Amino acid sequence: MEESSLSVRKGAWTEKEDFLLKKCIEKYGEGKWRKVPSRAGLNRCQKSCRLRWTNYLNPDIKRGAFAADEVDLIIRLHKLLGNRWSLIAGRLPGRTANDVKNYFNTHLLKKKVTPSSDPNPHLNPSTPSFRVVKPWSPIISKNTFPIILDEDKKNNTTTTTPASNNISVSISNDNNISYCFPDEDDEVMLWDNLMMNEKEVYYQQQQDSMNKINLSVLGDRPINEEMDYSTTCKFQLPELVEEQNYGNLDELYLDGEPWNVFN
DNA sequence: AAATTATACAACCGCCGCATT
DNA sequence: CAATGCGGCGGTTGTATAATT
Repeated sequence: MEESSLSVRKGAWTEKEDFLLKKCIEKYGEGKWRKVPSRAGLNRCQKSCRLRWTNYLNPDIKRGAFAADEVDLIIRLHKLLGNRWSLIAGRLPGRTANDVKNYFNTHLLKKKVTPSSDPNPHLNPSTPSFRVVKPWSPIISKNTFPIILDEDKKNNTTTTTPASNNISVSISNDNNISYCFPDEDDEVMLWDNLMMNEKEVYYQQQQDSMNKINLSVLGDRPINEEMDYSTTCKFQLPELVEEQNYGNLDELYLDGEPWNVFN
């Protein structure tokens, strides 16, 4: 009835409400949120109950201030992933997406923050360069992950090659290779590994081409122990915005999505 | 000490994708 | 197919508390 929906409580939760919700979930388990308000005897909507549990009452949630390494990880992951809070929180045990988002917005957003370690130990300073951070690169040249390719299948257009890291690789007619991950966790793992092991990922301007840039991976091998970590691979950008001078690149769009660019 | 402003974060809102009917 | 419901997500707001004037 309309009347009951109008009288549903909003705002801060009381201790008694918390107690009722906790008891209900202890008894019936998580899920079936539609039934929770009546089961728990709460005059709250199901969404409010779910949020209260997932963001606050769940005993798995870690309380207290963020540790320095957690903050560092947030900064790094945010550089790679943008505002994908749930993905970032997924790499921080016990922290919720809401916590991470709140922390970032209140502590890190307006301040100029950088990860603690020094990036760029090997970059040739004479080469015009910029950093592009994006969690996804749809097309990679065939030199990118040579070790995981099956030579026999190179001519196929939809070859899927197993890799120790669960990446699916497919080769198109023009010998470009695209890869994808079965789920986002693996995608994050890759960028996480790149980030942790390489400190930073650098995309350097390739002088002889307007729409290709080189990616130099520095440091340890990111994902596949057998691959040559010093491989330089070409990213073919299907769509590059009007900026001609890579050295002053302010914006870069790929598949309609902006990349974060750090000059 | 009171008033004002800033900060932190819990909670809400609207949107989206997916599953089910 | 479309309609509906649910859960998840990110943006934003509301409010209690802390800091400042």
